[in-house]
Amino acid sequence: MTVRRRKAAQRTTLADVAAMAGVSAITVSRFFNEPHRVGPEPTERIRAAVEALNYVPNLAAGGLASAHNRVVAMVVPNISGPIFADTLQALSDGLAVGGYQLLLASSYFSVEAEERAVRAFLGWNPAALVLTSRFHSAATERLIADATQPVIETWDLQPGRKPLQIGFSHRQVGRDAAQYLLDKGHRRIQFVRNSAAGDLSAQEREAGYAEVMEAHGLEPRHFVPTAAAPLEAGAEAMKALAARQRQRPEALIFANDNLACGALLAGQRAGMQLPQDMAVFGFGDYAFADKLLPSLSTIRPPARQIGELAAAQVLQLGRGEQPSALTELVCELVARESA
Amino acid sequence: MTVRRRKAAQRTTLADVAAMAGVSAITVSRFFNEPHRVGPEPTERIRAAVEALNYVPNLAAGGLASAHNRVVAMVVPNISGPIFADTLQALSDGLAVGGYQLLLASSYFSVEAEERAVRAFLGWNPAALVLTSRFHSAATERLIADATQPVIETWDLQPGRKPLQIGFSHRQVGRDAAQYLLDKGHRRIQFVRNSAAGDLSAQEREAGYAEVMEAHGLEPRHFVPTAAAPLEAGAEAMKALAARQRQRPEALIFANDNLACGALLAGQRAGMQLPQDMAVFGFGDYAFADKLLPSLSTIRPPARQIGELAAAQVLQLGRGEQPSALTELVCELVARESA
DNA sequence: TTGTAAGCGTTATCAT
DNA sequence: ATGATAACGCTTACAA
Repeated sequence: MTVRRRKAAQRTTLADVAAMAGVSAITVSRFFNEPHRVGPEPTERIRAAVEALNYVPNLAAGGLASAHNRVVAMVVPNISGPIFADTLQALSDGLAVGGYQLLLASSYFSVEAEERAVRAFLGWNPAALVLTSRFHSAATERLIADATQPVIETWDLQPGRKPLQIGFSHRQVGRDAAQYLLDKGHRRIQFVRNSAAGDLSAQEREAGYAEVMEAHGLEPRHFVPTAAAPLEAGAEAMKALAARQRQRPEALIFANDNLACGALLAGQRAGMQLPQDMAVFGFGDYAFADKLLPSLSTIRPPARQIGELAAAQVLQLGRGEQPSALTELVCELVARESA
Repeated sequence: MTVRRRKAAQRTTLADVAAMAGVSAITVSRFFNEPHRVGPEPTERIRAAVEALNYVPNLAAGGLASAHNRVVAMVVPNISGPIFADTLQALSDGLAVGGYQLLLASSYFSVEAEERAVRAFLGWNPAALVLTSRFHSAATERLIADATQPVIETWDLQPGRKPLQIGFSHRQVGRDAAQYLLDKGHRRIQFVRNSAAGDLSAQEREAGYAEVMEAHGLEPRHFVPTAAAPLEAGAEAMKALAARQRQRPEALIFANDNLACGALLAGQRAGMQLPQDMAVFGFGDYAFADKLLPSLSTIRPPARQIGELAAAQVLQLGRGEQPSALTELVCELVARESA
């Protein structure tokens, strides 16, 4: 009888270890997954064989057999931005504790890119799928609804849907920023948008700002930078708005701290007196925010906390527990020198 | 005959699609992997079935069967730092083109953490394993040597070893920085270390600096900050060294731009005249470097390029081509106002 | 162009 | 405590 083999047996497998240790494959499997169910002598022989063969278990095979993969997939708008990086780092670290790996993709604020990533990720049958924001394509919604894997939406809240929610209200952030500046006596307050068009959470913050402005009988206005790089975009907004003859704003709320920092640095370089010439308010509390001159007033989102809680929920799910459906976190307004 | 099933059939499989389309499973498999080998009518029926069932192929199963997983695993010191984030972003984007996903872990400059990550990653049988730097534990070296997967080392160079290399010489970076400051007429030049102790590449840069200093008959000196956060650490170094009565340095080379930016901002806030009171030189060319006052002189590593080239090499390997073993890239010295 | 059978490396199930 | 066997969902090898 000819045994058909697909390829030269190269990778060392459970069977190789078992043969060397003089036990069956399943015993080696138990050695890894339920060590207490293996007696002391076989344990020692298996340990030696694993060591000698430098055996690495094939996790894809294990996951296929057990329908339980120790991977978590996350889609973020971008990897290199400071905000999501903190969430990612915290998530990755939290997952590492439970032996989970992180599969990552970036959407660049595009729901189509997100959809492609979600589709590919579901193919890996991850222990959980973590998304950023609650804005998805219709097809993504369908994938999520049909998915057998738990889905965690972060950085936003939308109660009553299937995914677990860990986030906060962006609209409230916008309201808080506007109210803070109004309380400081400003009236001509303008919102500077992110040049990344698909940032729908930033639009929510703008909506919150607009809501408060209108409640005070003031007209909400926004500026849209053309520069793609956030520091440049912030500088562009600062220069354009400070130079305005009519309707010159007294205070600016930026879609995020990168923009606000760009504005601050551009203002400083142009010799502006800040915040007298222009009050500047951000969102994110990036690392530089409290170091700049003037230091940046901003709202700090619970970026790390989101990652930590998401990791904790994945571990809970792994233990068969059911995490709470809605985790509402709060942002902190940090009043500094710039506004 | 009783068919034993392990779990309630939940996930829709290739077989479900095949049944609905009235073809065999292998034909559906070909529909995805070799569409040209499937006739037009079956193709249409399969397309409809996939759509109706919202079918998502199980990539773990496919990878197990074909021994070819479309995942690339990368270990970086940290995800949230600006440098590696650029490499990661570029790698992730480049891989997405070829339909590859990115598995990620961070080592925090610890070779033990790196080893754990490498071990777990090899279990996923990735198309390639991408590492940062050439410093590994002995066990990691052994895992790499035995691995059937291609390994790509980035951000450094060490010819003659098994892994493909995409990087540059950190020692040369240190030499260039020192030579630049010497050419500017400085003599008391000091190196400020990263507070992350395991950053061996930074130590290489320091060695290059020391080499040039000694060649000029000058004594290399270093400062070790205690603060963990890089901006704070840089500020700490600036304050401590500027206040020194004896041996006060004229110029500082920082292990990276975060430290240098922290120093610049602290100096500015303290009312120092920069670069007259202290010349500052960095490494990394982070986004803020050219925006600060004074703008930061630094050396720009090819961070994005490394990610792009790594992705390109993975795609090459996927096509059965053999990428060049050594890709030496160059850093660019960016002379600005701070030194 | 399409199908059958076997195999990828592991774990669940049942038996001893 | 240990093992035999089937199953996980897919693709390779070969056949028609």
